[in-house]
Amino acid sequence: MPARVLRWERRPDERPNELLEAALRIFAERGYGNTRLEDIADAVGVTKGTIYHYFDTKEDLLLRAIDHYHERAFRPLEDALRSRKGPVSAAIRLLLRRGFGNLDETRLSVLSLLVQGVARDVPQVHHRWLETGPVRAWELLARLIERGKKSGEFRADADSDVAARIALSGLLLQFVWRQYGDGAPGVAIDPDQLIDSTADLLLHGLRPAGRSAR
Amino acid sequence: MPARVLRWERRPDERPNELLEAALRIFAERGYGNTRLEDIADAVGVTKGTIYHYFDTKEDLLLRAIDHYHERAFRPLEDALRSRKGPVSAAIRLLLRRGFGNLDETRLSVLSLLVQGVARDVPQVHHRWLETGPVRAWELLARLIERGKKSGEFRADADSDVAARIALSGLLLQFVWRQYGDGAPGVAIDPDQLIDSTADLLLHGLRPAGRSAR
Amino acid sequence: MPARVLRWERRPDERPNELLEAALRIFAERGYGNTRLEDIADAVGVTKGTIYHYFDTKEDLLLRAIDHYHERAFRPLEDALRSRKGPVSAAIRLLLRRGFGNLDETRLSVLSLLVQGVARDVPQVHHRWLETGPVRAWELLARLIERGKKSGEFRADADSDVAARIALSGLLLQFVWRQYGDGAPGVAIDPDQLIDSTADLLLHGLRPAGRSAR
Amino acid sequence: MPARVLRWERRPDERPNELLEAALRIFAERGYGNTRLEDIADAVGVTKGTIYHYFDTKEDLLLRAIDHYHERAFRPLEDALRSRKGPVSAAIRLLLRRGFGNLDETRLSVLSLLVQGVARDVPQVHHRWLETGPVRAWELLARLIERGKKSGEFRADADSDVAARIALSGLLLQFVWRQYGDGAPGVAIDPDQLIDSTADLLLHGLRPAGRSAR
DNA sequence: CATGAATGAGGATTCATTCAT
DNA sequence: GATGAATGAATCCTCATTCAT
Repeated sequence: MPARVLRWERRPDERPNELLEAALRIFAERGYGNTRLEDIADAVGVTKGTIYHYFDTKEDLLLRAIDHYHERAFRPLEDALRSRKGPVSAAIRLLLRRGFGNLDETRLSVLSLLVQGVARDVPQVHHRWLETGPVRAWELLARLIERGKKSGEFRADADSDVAARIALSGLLLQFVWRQYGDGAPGVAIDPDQLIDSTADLLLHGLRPAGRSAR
Repeated sequence: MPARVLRWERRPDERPNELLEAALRIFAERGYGNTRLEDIADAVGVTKGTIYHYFDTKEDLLLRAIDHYHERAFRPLEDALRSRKGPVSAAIRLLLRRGFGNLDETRLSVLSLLVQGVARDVPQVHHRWLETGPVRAWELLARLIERGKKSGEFRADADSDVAARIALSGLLLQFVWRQYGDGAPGVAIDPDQLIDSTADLLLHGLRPAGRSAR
Repeated sequence: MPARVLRWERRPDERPNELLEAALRIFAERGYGNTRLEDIADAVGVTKGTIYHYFDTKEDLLLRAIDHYHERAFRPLEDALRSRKGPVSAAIRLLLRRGFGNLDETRLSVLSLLVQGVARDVPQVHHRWLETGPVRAWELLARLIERGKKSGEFRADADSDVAARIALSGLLLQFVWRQYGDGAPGVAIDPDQLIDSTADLLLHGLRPAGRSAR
Repeated sequence: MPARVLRWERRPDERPNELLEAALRIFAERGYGNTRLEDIADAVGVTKGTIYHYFDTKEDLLLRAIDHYHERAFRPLEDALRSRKGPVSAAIRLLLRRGFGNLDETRLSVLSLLVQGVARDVPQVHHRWLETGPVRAWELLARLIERGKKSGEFRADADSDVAARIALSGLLLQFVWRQYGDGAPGVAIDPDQLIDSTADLLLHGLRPAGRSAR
C-alpha cells in the first residue's frame, strides 16, 4: 500500500493566524508593494487561493495582520504602566525601557513597515496605527509628565506634550534606522545607551530649575 | 545687432533638471511604487521615451532626483551654522528653526519620501540619504553641544550624540507625521511650538546641575 | 398513535429541486457566466460542496434546471390547445394570450436566459430548448393555421410556417426586450396591446382576399 | 548580413481598426465572456499589452467595436429608404430584403452577439444597440406603414408600431436562430422564403378590408 | 449527506523598458 | 533628440472543482 500523500493539511483554525503572522513578517521584510501574495502563501505552505478564503484583498490582509500584531504588542506595555506607583521618573525610565529595550528583529521590521512602508500604500492603515500606536504612547508619557509637574518632581513650565512626542518619536526613528546600520555606518549606536541617554536627557530637561535630575 | 546667445545661457539641457524636479515632486506625493514614469513625463510635457534619454531606469531617476534635491537643501544650512559665533544655545535654537521652521509642502513631502518611502525600494538611496542628511545633521548638532560642554555652558556628563539624535529625529518624524493630520487628528500640533519646546527641552536637559537653562 | 410518515410524503429530496429552482432564477437574473455556484448554494442555505452531491458540473446544473422548468412550463399550454374546438382564429388568439399574457418576472428572465444567455455557454441546452420550445410552439401554431386554411377560414396561399415563426419569435423578442425598458425607453410598450395587435395583424394577414378578418 | 527580423510591424494607423474588427469577430464567435483579450491580440499579431495602448478595458473594446460596426451597417440602409418613392408596399419589401437579404456569416454572428450575448455582460452596450438598431429600424418601418395608412394603401386601424416591431424582431430572431440549424434542425428555413413570406404576411395584414394585398 | 478548506488554472490589467521611425 | 507603438513579465483576484473530515 503506497504511502498516503496529502497535498495539504487541513488546519482550519490555525490557518488565519499562520497567514497573518507570515504576512506581517514578509510585508515587513520586503515592503507591502514588493510582496506577492504567493510569497506569503508559500511561506505557510498553501496556495494563493487559500488567502482569499480568509481575507478579502491584499490590503485587508495587511490591515488585519497589523491589528493582530498590534493587539499583542501594546496591551502589556499599557498594563505595566497603568499599575505603576512611585516617583514618576522611574516610571518614565520603565516606559522607555519596556517600549524599546527588547525589540527583536521581527518587531523592529514591523515598526519599519509601519513607519516607512505603509503610509502611501495603505493610508488608512497608517492612520490607524498612528492613532493607536504612537499617539497613544505619547499621551501616556505626557500624562506621566503632567503627574510629575503636579507633584513638583518636574518643572511646572515644561511642555509635556512636546517632550513626550520628541522623546518617543526620536527613539522610534533611531531604532528603525539602526536596522540599516550595515549600509549607513553613521547611524549605528548601542541601543541601551540610546534609551538611557534619552531618559537622562528627558529627565534633566524636565527637572525644576536649581535641582539636579533624578 | 543679432541676438547674441551666450553659450552659458543656452542651456539646451533644461530637460534633465525639469525631469528631476518633476520626478521628485511626484515620487514624494504618491510614493515611488505608485508613480508611473508616464506621470512624470506628462508633467514635463514629454513622453516616456524621453526619460530614457537621460536616465537608465526608474531607480536611476529616483536616485538622481534625490541627489539633485539634496545638494541644494543641505548646503545653506551647513554654511549658516559653520560661521556661527556666540553662545551655543543660541546656535542650537537657530539650527532647529532653520532646519524645520520653514519647510514648505514640497520639502515636507520629500522628507516623507526619504523617511518612509524609499528604504525598501531603493535601499542604496536611503543609506546615502541617512549618511548625508540625518547623520550629518546630528553630528553638526553634537559638535555644537560638545562646544557647549567645553565652555561650561552645558553639563559635562551629557550624551551629546544621543541628545542630538533624539532631538533631530524626533522633530523629523513629528513633521513627517503632521502631514497626515487629516487622517489622524491626534498628531496635529503647531510647528513653532514643536520647535521651540524641543529647543527648551534640549537646552534644559543639557544645562549644568543647579543652573537654569537659557 | 405515532405520527405516521408516508413514504411518498417524506420527500427527503427536496434539495435537488430547491437547487434547480434557485439556480434557474439566479442564472436568469445574472446570466450563466456571472453566477457563482456559491450564490446558488447560499440562496438555498447550503454550501457549494452540496451542489456536487446532486450535479456533476455547473453546466449540468444549468441543463437540468432548464429541463426542470421547461417540463412544467410547456405542458399546460399544449394541453389547453390540443382540446380546443371552434374557429381557429379564436384558438390562435387564445394561444398568444396564454403564451405571453401572464408572464411573471421570473418567467421573463428565464426566457431571456434562454434567448440571450445560453447559446454560447451551453450550446447543447440552447439547441434542445429551441427544438422543444420555440419550434414546438410554432409548429403548433402552424398546424392551427393549416386547419384554418383547410376550413376556408384562412386564405389558401398563406405561408403558415413563416407566419407562425414570425408572430411567435417577434412576440418573444419583444417581451424579452421589454425587460430592458429602463435602459432603452424606445422599447417600452404595453404588453396587451402587443399581443392583441399581433393577433390582429396575423389574422388579417391570413384572411382570404375580399373578406374581413375576425 | 543576417536577415533583419522585426518582431512586430509598426502600424499605428491601422492597428485600432484591425483590433476593432478582430475583436468584433471573435466576440461574436465565442461570446464576450469566453473571449480572452489575448485571443484578439493573437489574431492581429500583437500582444495583449497593445490592446491597452488603444482601449481602456475589455468592455471599452467591445463597446467601440460595436459602434464601429454599427456605424457602417446602418447608414446605407437608412439612406436607401429615405430617398424612396412610389408605393409603400414596395418600399417595405425593399427594407426587409435590404435589411436581411444579404447577411453574411460575420454580420449574422454579430447580430447574435448583440441579441444574445451582451445583455447581461455589458448592459450599457446592449441598451445603446437596442435604441440605435432595432428601435430605429422599426420606427422607420412604422413610419412607412403610417404613410401607407394616410394614402389609403393600408387599412386605417392597423397598429403600425406593433406590426413593425413584430415583423422585424421576428425576422431578426429567426435569422439569429438559423445559425444554430446544425444543432436544432427544426429551425432551418430558406432565408428568401422567410423574408418574402414575412413581407406577404405583413402586407396582407395591413391591406384594407375587401381588397387584396399587393 | 454536508461541510468548507484548499486548489490551481486562468484572465484582466499595469507598466518599466525597448526600439523603429 | 523625441516619439509613442509595442512588448511581456508580473500580479491580483476569481471560481469551478476536489476531498478530508
